[in-house]
Amino acid sequence: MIGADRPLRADARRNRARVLDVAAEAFATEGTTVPIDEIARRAGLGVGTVYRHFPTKEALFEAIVLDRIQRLAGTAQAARSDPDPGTAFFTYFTCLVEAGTVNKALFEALATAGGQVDTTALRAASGELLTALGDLLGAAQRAGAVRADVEPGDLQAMLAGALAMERAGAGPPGRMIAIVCDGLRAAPPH
Amino acid sequence: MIGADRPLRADARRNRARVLDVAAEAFATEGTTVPIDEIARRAGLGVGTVYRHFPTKEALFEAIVLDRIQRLAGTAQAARSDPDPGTAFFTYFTCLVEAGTVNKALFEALATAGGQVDTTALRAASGELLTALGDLLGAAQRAGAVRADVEPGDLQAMLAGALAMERAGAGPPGRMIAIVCDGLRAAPPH
Amino acid sequence: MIGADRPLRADARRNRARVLDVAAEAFATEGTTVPIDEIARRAGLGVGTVYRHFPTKEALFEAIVLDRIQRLAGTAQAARSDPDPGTAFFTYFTCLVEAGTVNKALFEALATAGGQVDTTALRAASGELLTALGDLLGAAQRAGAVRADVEPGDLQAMLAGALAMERAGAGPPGRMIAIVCDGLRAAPPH
Amino acid sequence: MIGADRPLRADARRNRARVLDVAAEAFATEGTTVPIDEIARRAGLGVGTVYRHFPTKEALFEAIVLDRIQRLAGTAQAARSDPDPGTAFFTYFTCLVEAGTVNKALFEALATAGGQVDTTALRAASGELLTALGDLLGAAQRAGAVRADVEPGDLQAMLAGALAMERAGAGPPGRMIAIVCDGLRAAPPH
DNA sequence: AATGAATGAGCATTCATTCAT
DNA sequence: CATGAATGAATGCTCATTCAT
Repeated sequence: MIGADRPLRADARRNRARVLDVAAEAFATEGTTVPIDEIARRAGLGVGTVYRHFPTKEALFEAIVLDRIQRLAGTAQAARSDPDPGTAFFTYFTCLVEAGTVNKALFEALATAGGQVDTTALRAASGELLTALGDLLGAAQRAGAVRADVEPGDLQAMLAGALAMERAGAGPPGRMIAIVCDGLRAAPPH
Repeated sequence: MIGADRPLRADARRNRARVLDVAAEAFATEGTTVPIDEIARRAGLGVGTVYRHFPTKEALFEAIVLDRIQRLAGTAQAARSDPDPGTAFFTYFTCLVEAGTVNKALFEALATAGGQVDTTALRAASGELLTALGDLLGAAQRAGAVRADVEPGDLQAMLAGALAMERAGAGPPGRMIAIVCDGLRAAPPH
Repeated sequence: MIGADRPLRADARRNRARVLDVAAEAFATEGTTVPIDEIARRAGLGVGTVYRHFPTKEALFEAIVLDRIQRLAGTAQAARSDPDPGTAFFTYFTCLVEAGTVNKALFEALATAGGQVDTTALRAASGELLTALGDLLGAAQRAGAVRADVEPGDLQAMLAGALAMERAGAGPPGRMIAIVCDGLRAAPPH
Repeated sequence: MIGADRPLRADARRNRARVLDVAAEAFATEGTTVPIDEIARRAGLGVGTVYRHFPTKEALFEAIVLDRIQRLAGTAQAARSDPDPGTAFFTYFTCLVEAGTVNKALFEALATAGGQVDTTALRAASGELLTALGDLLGAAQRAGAVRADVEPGDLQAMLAGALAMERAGAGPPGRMIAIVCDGLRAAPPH
């Protein structure tokens, strides 16, 4: 057996990256209906090349979203280091929303519990991300910075909502998120 | 031009209604990807009949959403009659969100600022609806029931966000909306 | 429920027949690799029309072969009426081979036990045909006109062989079949 | 022109042999639809290497079949040495059929008079083979072991038929061939 | 000489829309 | 008016073949 994932040749890596870029842009802007032929054309490549790198349109989409999600999961570390649990949670929450705002593909993946494309890898990655956010939530709640009646299972919905608001909103980025955050801070009804 | 909207023959009216019903159900459940042929089949009609009433798939979608939105705009009257401006606003807001939650087509139209389908008529109708909501907002703000830094132009985004939350959320209907409402009640930061 | 298979409109029936004709010819001559687009083109129709009548390339092929096989099964009746069991069997056998000779699609279906396309309907039809032939074989054997060591299960192979011979052979039709028939008449080795 | 067939480098010869082996196996088992990429993969080589040795898929197929046919032509010598002309002919005939039975590629080439692939070299080789068989036929006929109305030109068809029978037949190898042979022995009709 | 990345024509199939019956 | 047959552009994907590394 030869090394299963031998590093790609220089030009191949370039092309692969090109496809990812173009596709991310296309999916982000126009949704997943953009034809693969079109993506290939914009990347200046033949269709076959796209399919060499991603065996399926679905696989291409997954690769893009996976990449974004994994980068986001990484930034959870930074947030965790904040001494104030409330700040840590709200910072990370805001960060996730803003990331989703600029990327329609990511948006779809985050917002819809298993949107069009729903693979094991994708579920795993967003699960990881939500777990990290859930941990921050717990700490913030114990510190009294977030109302107690919010559950970790609500987080995806909160994300989806904040994302949708930002996306639909007109003002400066963060304005709508702030309102959601205030809602999370509010004392629960008694 | 012959009388533009001469009253339809009885059977034609019945068919038109049948198409609207079936299509609303189909779009609400499965999104706009359902083929027209399928809608015709479910309605027990030929495709041609569908096209006689709606010249385009887009037009059919628009007609459906327009109808729902107009009905919703009507319910604003009821809300306005509530003596407490705060209750009036939150009741209507919640009502709109819940309507969108059960209807994928409406959701698309409300949530996405000019989603897939964006026509003059549609914009007019949702404008009307948002104006009504905006009026309630103003009254509620003057009564101190809603924070002052929210603008009428934010309402569509708030709706979209609350819709997305409810849709993605697991708990009993209204749970997520409540958090958004609490956010709207919160005192603005100083 | 409206009559499930209401008779087709005149032009539709014409088109359907046209497709069957063209496709039979094409499959017979060039094998099943002929593109559907090409079949449509030769029939002077759009691809969509072909697909309206036959939901799949496979289905089109099946329809053709099924038709031929069913016609052949019908001719078994004629053969059965021959007073001499030997003549009856050899006549029918020859008839089957000759039918297959002129039709590559039929050839494939008869010759290969479940060739490229192998559906229930197809298996049923050729099973029927082989049963009829098997009955004639039994009678012929009891009358001493066919050697005893041939079994009904051999018939498909015999057909396939005779078909291949005729197809590859140069002389007048029937020459090669005669040799196979003589082999079937021959006394088994002792 | 540089020496047309300069001896290949040792590793090149090894690779060429590997491709031939793998392709023969693949074509024999799965027919000619196996992709070249797949053959390269199974041989542990790059596609380019396959194409270096065989400029075309067709050429690869031809090379394989040519090889088998030439080997078979060689075995004619052995058959010729049999003192009884009848035995010699039937032995060789049977031998050819059995060879074709186990090899789908060879089968295609032998059974179909100029099947998918039909080149000069191929025609030459199978011509040689048929000539050898034809000689044995003549001797057998002169010795009265084979009916007189069979012509050398029928041999390919006889081969094709016997092959098809064996391939479609269920029983032990040789059973169907025997019937064809009996047919060849039978006295011609008068 | 070997490799495998790139190419792009080709194919089965779907679906919005038009039009003859 | 209603029907559903016909149309054909569009789409995801495959695979023989070429060519840069």
